[in-house]
Amino acid sequence: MSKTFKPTESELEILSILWEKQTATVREVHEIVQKTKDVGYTTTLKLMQIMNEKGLVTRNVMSKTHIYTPTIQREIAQEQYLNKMIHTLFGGNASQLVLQALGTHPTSKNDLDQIKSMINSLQNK
Amino acid sequence: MSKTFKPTESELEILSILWEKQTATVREVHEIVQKTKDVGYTTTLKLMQIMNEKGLVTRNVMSKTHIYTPTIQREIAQEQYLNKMIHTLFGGNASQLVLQALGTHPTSKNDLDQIKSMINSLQNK
DNA sequence: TAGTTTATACGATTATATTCGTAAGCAATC
DNA sequence: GATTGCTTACGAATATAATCGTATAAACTA
Repeated sequence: MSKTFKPTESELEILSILWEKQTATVREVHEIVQKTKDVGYTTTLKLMQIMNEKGLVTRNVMSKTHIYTPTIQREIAQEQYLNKMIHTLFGGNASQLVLQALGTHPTSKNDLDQIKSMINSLQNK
Repeated sequence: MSKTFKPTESELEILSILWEKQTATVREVHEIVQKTKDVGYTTTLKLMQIMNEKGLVTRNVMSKTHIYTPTIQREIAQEQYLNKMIHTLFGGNASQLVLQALGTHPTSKNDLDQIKSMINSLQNK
């Protein structure tokens, strides 16, 4: 029974950086955060310490500079937010979301083919 | 220049109810909210009053019982959250989100056809 | 019309999240 | 070995969100 994973806005932002980089120091995370938000280094540090307490990340404390790793799979978060979004924003209609996503986000020919073949296999069962 | 629309969790929940019903009283909203959250009536009332101050909703005050209407188009919210989600959760890859949505949410044959034809028209340009 | 129900208004409390200042340690450098 | 820079720890202040209690008025009801 995993209790529902519910990071705050700032925490999610940090998680997304960690998912991207796999692993990172506070400094590395902060450097990226700073590009979009104007906050001090210790703010990012504190957030990551709290995330550690909450179990959202783990950290390797061997060296003076700690190295953080996300504990939650990105896929879990994806599914959870996707469900929620389909429910509250698209009235439960997933295809509406799909159409909107395809319509507003340029997608490569290959990716489109892949989606098409997924649809085909869904239809053949 | 519409300043970015950023409702809180609870506000978004209420908005989703209003989008569904088009228009509703506090009582009606509260009845639905109550199914998933255990909060008092005045809490819902207060939230909706705040939403009114923020301009997230308008209300008709003609009768004693006020009637609320959302001011933001659901579509605007959809796009905004979709963008954000693709960015932070799917690393900018929209097709990944599409695959996931199709994979975990049952979609009617008709809807699938519609998506396929959208893909085709995207590929033919 | 007196009492009951159902509304809104709104202040106050509580909970949660964010932000930062300051202290303290360690390591490189001068 | 003093100074400088970078690190973590952590308390405290601030901001924001959520919740509720109480007052007040309108409308319904016996």
